[in-house]
Amino acid sequence: MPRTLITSALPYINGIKHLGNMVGSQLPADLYARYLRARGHEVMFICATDEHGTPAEIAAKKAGQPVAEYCAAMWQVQKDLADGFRLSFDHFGRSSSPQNRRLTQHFAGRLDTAGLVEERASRQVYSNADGRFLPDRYVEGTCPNCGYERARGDQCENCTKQLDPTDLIAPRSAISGSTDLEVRETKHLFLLQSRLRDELDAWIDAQRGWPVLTTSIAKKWLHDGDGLQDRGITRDLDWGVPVQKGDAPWPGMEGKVFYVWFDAPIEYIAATNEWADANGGDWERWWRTDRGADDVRYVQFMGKDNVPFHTLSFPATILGSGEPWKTVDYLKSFNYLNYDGGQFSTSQGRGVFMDQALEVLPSDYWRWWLLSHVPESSDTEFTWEAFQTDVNKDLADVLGNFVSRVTKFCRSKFGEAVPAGGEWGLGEEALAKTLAARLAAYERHMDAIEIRKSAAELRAIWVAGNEYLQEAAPWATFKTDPDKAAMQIRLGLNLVRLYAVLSAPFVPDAAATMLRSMRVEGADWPTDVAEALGALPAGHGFEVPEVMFAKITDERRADWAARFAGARG
RNA sequence: GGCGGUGUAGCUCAGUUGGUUAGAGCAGCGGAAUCAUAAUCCGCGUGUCCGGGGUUCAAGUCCCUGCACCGCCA
Repeated sequence: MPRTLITSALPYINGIKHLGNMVGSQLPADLYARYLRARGHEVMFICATDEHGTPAEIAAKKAGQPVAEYCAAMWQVQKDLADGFRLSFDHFGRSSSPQNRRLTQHFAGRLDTAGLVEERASRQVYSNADGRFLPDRYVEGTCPNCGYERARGDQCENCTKQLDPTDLIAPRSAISGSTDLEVRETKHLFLLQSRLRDELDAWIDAQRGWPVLTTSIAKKWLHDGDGLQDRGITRDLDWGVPVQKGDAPWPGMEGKVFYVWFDAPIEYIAATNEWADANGGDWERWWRTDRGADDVRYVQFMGKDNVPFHTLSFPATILGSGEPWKTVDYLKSFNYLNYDGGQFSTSQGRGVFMDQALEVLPSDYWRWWLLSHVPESSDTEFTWEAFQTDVNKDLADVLGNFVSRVTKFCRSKFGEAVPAGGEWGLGEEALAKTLAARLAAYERHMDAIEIRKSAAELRAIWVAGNEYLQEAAPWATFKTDPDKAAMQIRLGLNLVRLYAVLSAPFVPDAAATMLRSMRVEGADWPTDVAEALGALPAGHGFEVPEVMFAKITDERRADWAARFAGARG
């Protein structure tokens, strides 16, 4: 059985993610995971919350909670939303887990042993009032270049000049506003990525068929300017993985933690470990090529902003360890989803957030629209008008109405059981042939993770059913040849079953409704279309389902457009 | 400022290694049908492929350049 490991980029813990975050990682990853499971693959689908770092500490402070408590609560919120969107993770972990702590410390120890870690002294701003070192971007002050009063310590966003926190005039803490700051000397560990450049370069070159977006970003970072830079992997914070060399203490690094970007990707591995601990499975057969993972295909999903970390930093950690860890085989990256002419923005509360989306509509509406418009090759625009017309057309009119017209016609003419009589003619053979060709194309696109094309093909499969019905016209046939009408509608009911199976990766709830109404459990992916269209035999009972997709009215659309136009309320 | 991306029908987007009359869905117009959530099906697109140069027998597709928009700059 083919085995596929799938990871989605980790959502950060400090709040509820918006649709733009989800569409570039978790949602397409889920689509692929569901599809492969349906095709009989053994799948391990992993996601987790990314919990460490200063933004989490600040969010917790704002919420008036200890950071560990805040993260635990937010993890539950994100877990519930993931469930709401039917994201079928095998495990949704936490980067603050003991498993991740152990593995992060392990990797750091291995990297040190390999001579890839170096201690360097640096001068950083310390806030007495906050009792902590301040990351560069959390120091604010007046820009020495343009006089802008709210310049950040890493850069002035007014004149875009790159800054050092010590350049700022009248610096203050962005956390507390305190001006009681001083510069202190502190020591940090650096990962000597520059020494791994050739190895990483060769590794990237060895990858076949990766999207241009992915490799071009990686190559740029490897070769531009001074090339790949060494990277600080520790911070002076309380919240994080304590710096240790494996199980042993790290002299001189007491009280420091690893940088969030060092431990976050390791959580992919650790989350699988969490899964094993919770379910009694073996996680190493997914991750260690010396322990059974050599036949695993590993696919990652992420937004384009995450690509450098997954093509360079994380591989540097893994390759540098000198141990036989599984590296990514295919990296699917996405562009951005824009919202009504601008960006989705977490900080400004602009756009639709996961909780709000589920408040107004069932998850299938969102899954279908977002996946069929996923920003694969360029940024994509979300507008309420497009969302309304697309969803009404595709889900309500094409798919939902198909189920409705078939089941209701049958109920009124033959009763609520698959009718007997009649035999296939040319029209039915032609339909089977068309569907077989479309199914092959659908599978080809899904295998290649070409999501928009897959969605278009699935839609064409739905349309083929309506075309057939229009041509066969059982309502007319019924008057002259009831047996033939019975055969036609028997085929229609079987199409409903087939559509449920094929549509499940995109719209799992609707698929479940369709199967339930056809009184079918656990239908297999079709290998032969003609055969699949005879799966429901004459006499098999069914029910007419409730309207599967209510249409979005102009009033509701206008209401939502207004509600989500400004800041999150 | 540097780097990267994008610019194709009213809208959202496809257009493999350059190759016949540039495509899809939606919207729009016309028609058929009436089983169905007034839902379906059929037919209809001469669009300076952002502008300007260039390479080539041949460019939306490669090169140079200009413009516009977007993003990133650890």
